[in-house]
Amino acid sequence: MRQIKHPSIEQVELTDIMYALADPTRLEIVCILAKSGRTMTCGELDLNRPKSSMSHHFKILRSAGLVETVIEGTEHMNSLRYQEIEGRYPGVLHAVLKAAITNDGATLSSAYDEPMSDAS
Amino acid sequence: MRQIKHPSIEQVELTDIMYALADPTRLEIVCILAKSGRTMTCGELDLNRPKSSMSHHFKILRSAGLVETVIEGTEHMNSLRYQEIEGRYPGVLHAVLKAAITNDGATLSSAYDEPMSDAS
DNA sequence: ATTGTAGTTCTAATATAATCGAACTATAGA
DNA sequence: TCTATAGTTCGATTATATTAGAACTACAAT
Repeated sequence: MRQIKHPSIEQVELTDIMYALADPTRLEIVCILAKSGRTMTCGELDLNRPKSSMSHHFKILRSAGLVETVIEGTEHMNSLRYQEIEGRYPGVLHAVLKAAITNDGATLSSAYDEPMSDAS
Repeated sequence: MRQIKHPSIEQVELTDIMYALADPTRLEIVCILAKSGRTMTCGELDLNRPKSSMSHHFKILRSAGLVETVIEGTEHMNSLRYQEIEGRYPGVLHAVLKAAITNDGATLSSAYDEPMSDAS
């Protein structure tokens, strides 16, 4: 296997995103990525769970279009598909990240701190 | 039973909201309330499903703090707890409603079209 | 009192998800 | 080629959700 397959952003349903973010472990993964503002390997995100469980959660995050994984050597580099998700569902991911991260007292990486302008 | 018990807004976790909105039926209920901008009975929201199923979904929407139900006579009047949710998790519900409703080609009630100012 | 209506609760069936050990795959390095 | 590392896949277990019929509750109106 060369690279992992991801859904196109058009294929991602809003309920897929909600579902992926409804699990505390997955929300935490996404928050860690959002706080760090960079790509991270699965191993770096040590949530004290077995590799198979982490892999399972990453799979769901990928299928929800939230995370992109690029294989580099033996490592899998994970990043948020922030701009794409914001383009498709403006403000959703931004607000959720902000709420989750504010809630735990940390701050969002400046890389993900640009909400889409809200044309109400 | 006189009135239905609801969680206080402080008791509502972000993942509860995500979970409630991850189900297409529940997202649709919330969208219909958001489009109408008024309270509605369960019966008015005819999604062509048995009463017991609708009741189940309303129970989850209530426990997630998204919907408030007030008994009036034999009817249960349901409304979105929009301002409260926005106060606790600014922008989240607004963005989700907007994304879901824009997606289906309709428009949000002006009652729910006020995003919280985003103090990035 | 009886009937109708709105919605809930009970119950059981079925489906979907989470968890995690063990086996596997792919790459890197010696 | 052997070994180590990173992560995935498989398989089984357990937990949680969805669905919906049937019985029930609360209220209103006759």
